[in-house]
Amino acid sequence: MKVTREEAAATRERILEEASKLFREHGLDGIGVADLMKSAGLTHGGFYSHFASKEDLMAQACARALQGSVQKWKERSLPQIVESYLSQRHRDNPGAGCALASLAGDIPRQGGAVRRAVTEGVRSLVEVLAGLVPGKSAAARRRKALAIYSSLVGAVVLARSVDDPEMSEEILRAVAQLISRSSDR
Amino acid sequence: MKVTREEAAATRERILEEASKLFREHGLDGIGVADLMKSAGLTHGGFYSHFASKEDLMAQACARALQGSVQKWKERSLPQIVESYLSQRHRDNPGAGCALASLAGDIPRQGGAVRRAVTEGVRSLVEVLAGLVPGKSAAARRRKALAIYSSLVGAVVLARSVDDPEMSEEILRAVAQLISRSSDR
DNA sequence: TGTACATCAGTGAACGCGCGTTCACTGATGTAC
DNA sequence: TGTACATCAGTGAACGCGCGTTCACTGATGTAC
Repeated sequence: MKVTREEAAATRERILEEASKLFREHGLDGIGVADLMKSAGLTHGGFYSHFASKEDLMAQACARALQGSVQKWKERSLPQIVESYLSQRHRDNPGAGCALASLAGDIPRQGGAVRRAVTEGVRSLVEVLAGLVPGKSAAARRRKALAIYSSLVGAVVLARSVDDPEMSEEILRAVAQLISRSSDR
Repeated sequence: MKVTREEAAATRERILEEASKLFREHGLDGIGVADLMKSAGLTHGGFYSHFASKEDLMAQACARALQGSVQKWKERSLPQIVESYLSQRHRDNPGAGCALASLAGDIPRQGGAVRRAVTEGVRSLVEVLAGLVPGKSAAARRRKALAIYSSLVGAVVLARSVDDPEMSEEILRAVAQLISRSSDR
């Protein structure tokens, strides 16, 4: 049964949105095309009317997730970004969080399309951060932005890997302190 | 055909050693039991004479990989650790490197045994680091160690995710600078 | 505006493939006498 | 020390399962007249 063009476009959006959430929750290889489509209220066969392959969807979903982060960051100050990034809420909800922190392990092993999308996303995120960080020169601000973003990603990755809730919190707090110290000078 | 006890023990070691390398290279789900056994010069059927399941091997291989890092770090100074961790050599050879940096994405989604092994490994690594970092109190040194380790992991994760070699290097250098600045005071 | 036909989003069965695990078997090792 | 038997590391076929992808089909939508 055919649907209107608007419905088809909305379906595509729904798949992309679900994928961007579910990939972050379960990993790029942790969720299949059939489950993805089911989450969007469809059967798996129709997937290829919207995307060329699972890898195509991966790349687009990564781009989408990172664009979401960029948008959020553009409306916030550095301390607000750091606080929410290092929050327990972010740690415990990878599906709504930073794609780098949740897909960290998968991305380096992925093909060109995914890598390219991620690289562009990181570039944008770092640019936004560099605009918020104090520093004498543009180069110094960019360096700081890169270092801060690395620390943020590492902190959440570690906090999610560790079994002990106390140590997990300790990691988030330690990095928050390192960043607040290093950014005000 | 049965083999001597020493040979069997050596085989087990060989599987574990190969697994610890190959898991880091391909991810926990990126390499199968059959390929793992083939790398150790065996057929897949014999796997279960040595390990209860693939998950059992995962946990033991993670523990093994992290113990290797602990040993290395014990013989080095903080600047040496930071330099080698943030080197292109480390970035380009995940199989011989830090398990956290390469398995970051997989670990949070793994079962209890793997999580427990990783938590113990991180605990040991942080303890070693805390002994090398300058700081007034033990608590301050531990905080610094946690923050530094997070930055290191994040930097390598990002540097491996990004497609652009220039940006990848930039990330490693920016974090090296952040750490050297923050640790000497 | 009304009719006939082409289009194509979505369905659900089927495909080939690789995976973790099981199993009957082999034959040298280790043990009991 | 020599012999008979149990053990068990390692082999390779087979299993059930889930995956990404393909395909014939459906039927409402969009288009040409």
